[in-house]
Amino acid sequence: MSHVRTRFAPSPTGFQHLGGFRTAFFAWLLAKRHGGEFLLRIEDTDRERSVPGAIRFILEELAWFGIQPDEGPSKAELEQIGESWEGAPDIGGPCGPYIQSLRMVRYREVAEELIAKGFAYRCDCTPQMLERERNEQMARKELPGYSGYCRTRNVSADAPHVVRLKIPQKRAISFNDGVRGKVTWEQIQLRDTVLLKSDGSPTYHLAVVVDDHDMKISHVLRGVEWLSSTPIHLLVYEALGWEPPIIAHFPVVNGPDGKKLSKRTGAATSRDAREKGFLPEAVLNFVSLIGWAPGEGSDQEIFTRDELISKFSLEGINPASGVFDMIKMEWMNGLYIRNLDTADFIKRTAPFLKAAEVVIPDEMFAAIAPLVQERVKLLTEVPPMVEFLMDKPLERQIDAMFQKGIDVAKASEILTRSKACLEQLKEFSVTQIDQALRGVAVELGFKPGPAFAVLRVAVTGKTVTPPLFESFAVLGRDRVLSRIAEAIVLLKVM
RNA sequence: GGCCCCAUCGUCUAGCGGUCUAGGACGCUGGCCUCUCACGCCGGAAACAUGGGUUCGAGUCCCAUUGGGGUCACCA
Repeated sequence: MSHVRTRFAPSPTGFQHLGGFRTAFFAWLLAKRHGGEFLLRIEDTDRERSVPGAIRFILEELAWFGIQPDEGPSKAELEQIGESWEGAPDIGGPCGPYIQSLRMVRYREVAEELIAKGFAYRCDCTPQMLERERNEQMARKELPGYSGYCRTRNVSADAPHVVRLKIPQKRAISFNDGVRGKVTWEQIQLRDTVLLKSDGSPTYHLAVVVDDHDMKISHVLRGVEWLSSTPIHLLVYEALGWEPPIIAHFPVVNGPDGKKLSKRTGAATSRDAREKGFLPEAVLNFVSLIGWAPGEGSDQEIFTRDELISKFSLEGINPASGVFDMIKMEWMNGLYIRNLDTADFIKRTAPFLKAAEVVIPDEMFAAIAPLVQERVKLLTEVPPMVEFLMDKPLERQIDAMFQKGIDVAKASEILTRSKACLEQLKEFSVTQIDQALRGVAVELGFKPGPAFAVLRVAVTGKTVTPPLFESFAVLGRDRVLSRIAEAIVLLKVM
C-alpha cells in the first residue's frame, strides 16, 4: 500500500459521542497499521454552528485515549480562532493550517479555478427564489432542487452570489468503497450544489475535497451518512484533475433502542465513560469491536492497542450498522480492571475516592484494594465498597441481619460471643479471625452464611462488602470491636 | 417519493460453496465453588428475514420481496 495518511475531521458543533470517536480510532488504526500519519482537521466552516470549547473537548478526549495526531492544529492556529487554552497541545505540521476557517483563501482560489474551467458557476438566486421554486416543484410532485437557472447567466462576481457545481444529471458514476466495494449511481440525481456560500466560505463538499487533496490524505474514512454525497466529491476531484483518495464509509452505531446514539444512551461520550469509571483502554478496545472483527476465524476480543494496530484492516469492517451494548462494555471494563496491577488500580481509583469524599489512609486502602479490584466493573463502584473503612459513624442496614431464622435475640448473641472471641485473639490476623468466627457459628449452632451476615452489617453497615475476615483485619481490632458493641446496643432498643 | 446502503442468536460477531445437526463473547439461565458480592469452572435456551434461481451441493453466489437506515440545504 502506498503511503497511508488518514484524518479525523470533526466539526466542532458539540460533543463527539463514542460513535464519532470510533471513526477516529479506525482512521488512526489504519494509519498506524501501515506506518503512516493520522491527522486531525477541524471543519469549522459553519461559524454559526461552532460551539466554543468543542475543539478542546476533542483534543482532550483523544489524549485520554492515548491517541496523538501526527499533524493537526498548532497552538498558534488555536489562538487565531480564539480557542486556545492553558496547556493546549501544539501539534502543527507541514500541511497546515489544520483549521478550515483559516484556509478560506485556498477554497476561493479553487472555486475560481472551477469556474474558469467551466465546472462551476456563480448564482445570485435569492433564498426566496429558491424557496418558491422548491414549492412549485413540490406542488407538481417533482423532485425538489435547484433548477440550474444561473448556469448560463454569467452572473457578475461583484454582486453577492454563491458558486455552484455543475452536476450532470444523466451521467452514471461509481467508485470503489473501501468497506462496501463498488457503489454505482445509474444517474446522478443531485442538483447543482453550492460549493462556496455567499459569505465566501466553502461548504463541506468543497472544503473536504480541497483539504484531503492538499493534505495528501490517502484514505477518507467517514460515516455512511456521507455516502450519498460522494458523487459530488468525485465530480470535484475529476474537474480539478485530482486523483481521489480511497473512500470508505463506516456503518453507524446506534443505541440499544436502535436509534442514533445520543446523550440519553448513558456513557455516550467518552467524558461520560470516564466519569463513570471506564478505563480508556477498555473503551478503545470495546468501541473498536463495534463493526470490526479480526476475522480469519479468530475469536479474540481482548486486544492491546498494539494488537489492534497490527490486526486492523478495512476488510474486517462489517458494513451493517451496529448497536452500542453498554452492558458488554462494562463487562470488558471489569476485565481490564482485574488485569491492572494493583498499584495502577490504586492510582486510577484515587480521583474517584476523592470525588466521593471517601478518605482512607493509603496503607489501609492498599490492603483492601486487591479484594475490591476483582469485584468492580466500574471505578465508581469502589468508593461505596470501601466506605466502611472511613473513620466516621456507620449507617447500618439492620434489617439485613435477620436471615434464615435469625431474630434480634440471636443476632445479639452472635455479636456478643464474636466480640468476646475477637477480643481474645493473640493477633488480629485473617486466619485467626476466620477460626474464631467460624468457631462462634458452630458453637451457637448457626450456619456461617447467616451468622456472618449479622457481623457484616454490624461492622460495615452493608450486605455487600469485600470478604469479611480480610475486611476486619484491615479495619483493625479496635474499630471492629467498637462497631460490634454499637450494633449490640442498637439491637437492644429494637 | 427518487436514489443509495444494509440484513447470522436479544447484542457484538465467526463463516469468504461441502469440514454448519452454524462456532465464540456479552446478557439470560441451571449447577459447582462460597462468609455477602464478585471471580472462576461445568451445562442450557437462543440466529442464517422471506421467496425464487445458479450449483451435484448454499448462511456463503445472483435476482426479487420484506424490513431497517441514509440522503435529497448557502449544515456538517
